[in-house]
Amino acid sequence: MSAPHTGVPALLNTALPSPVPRDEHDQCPVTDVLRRVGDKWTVVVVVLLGQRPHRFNELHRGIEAISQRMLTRTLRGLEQDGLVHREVFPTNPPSVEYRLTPLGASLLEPLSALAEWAITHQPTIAASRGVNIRQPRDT
Amino acid sequence: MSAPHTGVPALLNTALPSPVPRDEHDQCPVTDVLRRVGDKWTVVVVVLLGQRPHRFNELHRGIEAISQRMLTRTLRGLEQDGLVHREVFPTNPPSVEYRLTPLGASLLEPLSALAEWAITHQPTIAASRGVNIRQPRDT
DNA sequence: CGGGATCCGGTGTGATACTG
DNA sequence: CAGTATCACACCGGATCCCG
Repeated sequence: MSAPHTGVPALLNTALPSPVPRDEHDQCPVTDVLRRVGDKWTVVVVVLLGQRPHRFNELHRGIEAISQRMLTRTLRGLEQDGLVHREVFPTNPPSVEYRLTPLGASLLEPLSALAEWAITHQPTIAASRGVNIRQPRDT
Repeated sequence: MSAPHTGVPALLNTALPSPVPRDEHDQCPVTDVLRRVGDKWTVVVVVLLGQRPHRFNELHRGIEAISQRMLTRTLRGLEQDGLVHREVFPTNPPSVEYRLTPLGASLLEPLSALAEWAITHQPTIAASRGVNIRQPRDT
């Protein structure tokens, strides 16, 4: 059923408070999740933790490009939302293990749907960006 | 159900350059899409356009909370990526119609998967936030 | 080892005013 | 109607230093 705007999931319409929330802040859960997932490192961390539990520096080494600060912040955010579980082991050198909660693991499914879309259409998008350059905005 | 993530992460693992890109900028298509979709208004606009084509002020009225600037920027971004088609009608008062391209419409499907997840688990997340508010120091 | 604190720049977002 | 221009500001993300 690949119709333009026929197969549009009614769910999304349901999610949208028809006359979109006028309030300053939006409480739309969809937007909320999207903005969390839309940050720079959350998805990477979630996927890595989806493979298996990791320790802090293990994640840090696995994602060389991330700073300790951002790794910490990302993990804190995920922990706060109940997507990641943090367990501290009182070993000699302190060690902390992070793992996905069932909730966190369940996020991988819808995430993979979007990932598949992204991977599939990325070339098209990239090409479109090259063509549709409107006004070479100077600065 | 005991969270059987059947064959889910496989795709995401494929998407992830195993030892995550060390380069300053990431060209991971997944992250790229996520960051676009993660902005504040893109999803709302896409969903509205998924219902039917809209004109500029029609969208503006439909999303009272958005500023003209942000609406324009959002539409430009979507247009640039080939997700939205912009058509200008040389009527007496100028009118412009925006509609999803087939590519844009196809995004609604994976998006709805994530939306469903968000809506389903939003209460859990909210509750988790209320509990895990802050753990400055776990005793 | 696993962070926290601080500074700092880029950008996303918003309010307002102006224009074809 | 459909934008553009400008200013301002919060917040994200990075670098660095420091601590238990």
